[in-house]
Amino acid sequence: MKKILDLITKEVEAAFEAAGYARDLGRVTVSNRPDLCEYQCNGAMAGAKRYKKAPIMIANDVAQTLRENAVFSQVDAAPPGFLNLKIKEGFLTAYLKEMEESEKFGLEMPAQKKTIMIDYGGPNVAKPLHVGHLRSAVIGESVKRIARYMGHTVIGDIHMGDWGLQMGLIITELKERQPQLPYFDETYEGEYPAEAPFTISELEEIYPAASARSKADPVYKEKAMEATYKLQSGVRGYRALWDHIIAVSVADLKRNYERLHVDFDLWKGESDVHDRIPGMVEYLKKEGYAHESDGALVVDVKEESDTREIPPCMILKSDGASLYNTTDLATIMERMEQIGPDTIIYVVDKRQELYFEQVFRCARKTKLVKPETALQFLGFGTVNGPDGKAFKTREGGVMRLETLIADINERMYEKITSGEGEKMSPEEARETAAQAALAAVKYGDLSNQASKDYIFDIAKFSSSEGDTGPYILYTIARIKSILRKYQEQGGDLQAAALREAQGVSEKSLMLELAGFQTMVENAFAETAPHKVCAYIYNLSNVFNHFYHEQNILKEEDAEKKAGWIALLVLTGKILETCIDLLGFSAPERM
RNA sequence: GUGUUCGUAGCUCAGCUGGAUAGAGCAACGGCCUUCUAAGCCGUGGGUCGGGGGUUCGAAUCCCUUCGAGCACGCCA
Repeated sequence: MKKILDLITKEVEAAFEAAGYARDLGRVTVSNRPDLCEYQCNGAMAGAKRYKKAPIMIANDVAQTLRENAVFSQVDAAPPGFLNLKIKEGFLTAYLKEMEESEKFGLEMPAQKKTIMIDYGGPNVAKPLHVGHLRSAVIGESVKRIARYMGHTVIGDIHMGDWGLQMGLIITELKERQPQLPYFDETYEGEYPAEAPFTISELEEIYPAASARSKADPVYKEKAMEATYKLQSGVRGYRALWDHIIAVSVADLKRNYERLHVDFDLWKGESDVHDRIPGMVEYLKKEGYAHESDGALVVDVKEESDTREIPPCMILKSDGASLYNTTDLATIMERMEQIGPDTIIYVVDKRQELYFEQVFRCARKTKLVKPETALQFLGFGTVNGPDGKAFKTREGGVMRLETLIADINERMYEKITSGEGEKMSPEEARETAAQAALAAVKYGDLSNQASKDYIFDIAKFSSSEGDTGPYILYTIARIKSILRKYQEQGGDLQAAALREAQGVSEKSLMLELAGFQTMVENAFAETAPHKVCAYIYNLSNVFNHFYHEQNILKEEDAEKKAGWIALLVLTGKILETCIDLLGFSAPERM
């Protein structure tokens, strides 16, 4: 179905035309002066120059025609030339009824269904997840859900960092510590053990230790690079060890992401395209795209319109080894071949913007992608602690994501069990705490614009006051509670029908609900989950205001009561749909 | 140095394809529970939208300039 703004715009455009002006002046927006009107049109001012006429005169002409229109209950022309509009309650109710009956509240599905891939710029294996990883997971998950809701096909690929120098570092460190392992014995020809020679915790300790050593000790670093090379060239023992590292890491990652309600369709990594690299390099050379520069193989990607120096995209290092660029390009190649996406969105740290600009240009120039394939960089900002600096533990170390989530869980659990809220069993309290904690974290992250740095403030996020996840959940729980009681009293939710709004707050709620489709479309078009947050926060506020104005269950007029119940049902459904788009869910009560 | 992002209330942030009196939340202060969940609601105070210039009927929003902060700039990812 059409968006309500489009319907109103159509009426106003017709009025402009009828009054002798151009249709394109009739664009209507939601009012920025709710005290004066519900919708507004600024076209008269834009048309003043065109018609050499005072804007207020144009506005008056249009208002004249518009007053005879069945859609509006009030039309004012206000100086210098605003058209202030209020719509009829009946029109609004009819619109909401249609939304109610339509699939996805009347959201229009795209004429051209797109295939969109999301690259989460994956975590490195053998490294614990920390708050930095939260962003890519949480934002990517929401972007994925929004795009799917819009009717597109979305494929998410975690795209782990499983092939670079870090693997060589781990292997080197293992060799130092346990040189007797068969993996390091080049003469060994038997089967390697099925059991990994380390646990995830050991692995997580080994990597930073190795990384630190390699920075301090050039000889050690040399060994690590050699190990990387050996791994990449397929030395049997090294590959077996690598398999262990991956298996142990992936098991741990899956456990962590599951807890965050984040899932990936593909668990690919840099290693998956290893076999493609020689062919791709050959292609780039043969077609004359790549050339040698300071011993390395590069593709020039600078363009004349550049205002800055764009360094060439490096394909191979001077020692012939591949690097991040190489695997990213090969991955693009593989995706185009196997999936053929219309768009690939990279949800990665914004500091990598220049790097991805190079990769994108290179992919285009070398025709690894079709000209119409969109490569989108969705860079996110840094997560900082309350002091405004990078998020750390009290001791100054890196805060593990697991620990962080557990802390917030505990906080929410205490709130539930100590508060005056609904009494519930310890099991339900745990479950509710987990839902609230997830809402707190995800909403806290997503309500900020992705591209900006933000301050991770546990106290703020887990509070139910203000613009937070728990506040939204509380509002939903409140609605559910009323609906439950209505049914206990013998009311039938199905039979409840929307009625025309009687009061201001009721109408505000209805107007807000009517804006759902516009919001979803914008959030998708701008890959901006924070728009969903802003919408539900506003919707919750409007609802709570309405809630406090009258007692719904005590209403004596049964039809009026049923009308309100129907409004609650719709509000609840839309709120739940929205939080699902954000990647969390609401408890029955809290 | 070059480029880039940003600078909005004490704090954390919206608003930025130009529109009316710049909005929220937190914090501060004051109200509202024998009534559907007070994890709520209502109200008060708080701003030269970093500074300056320009374009425009109209600028937080667009352009220029300046100050300040972050980030990135070929063999890391």
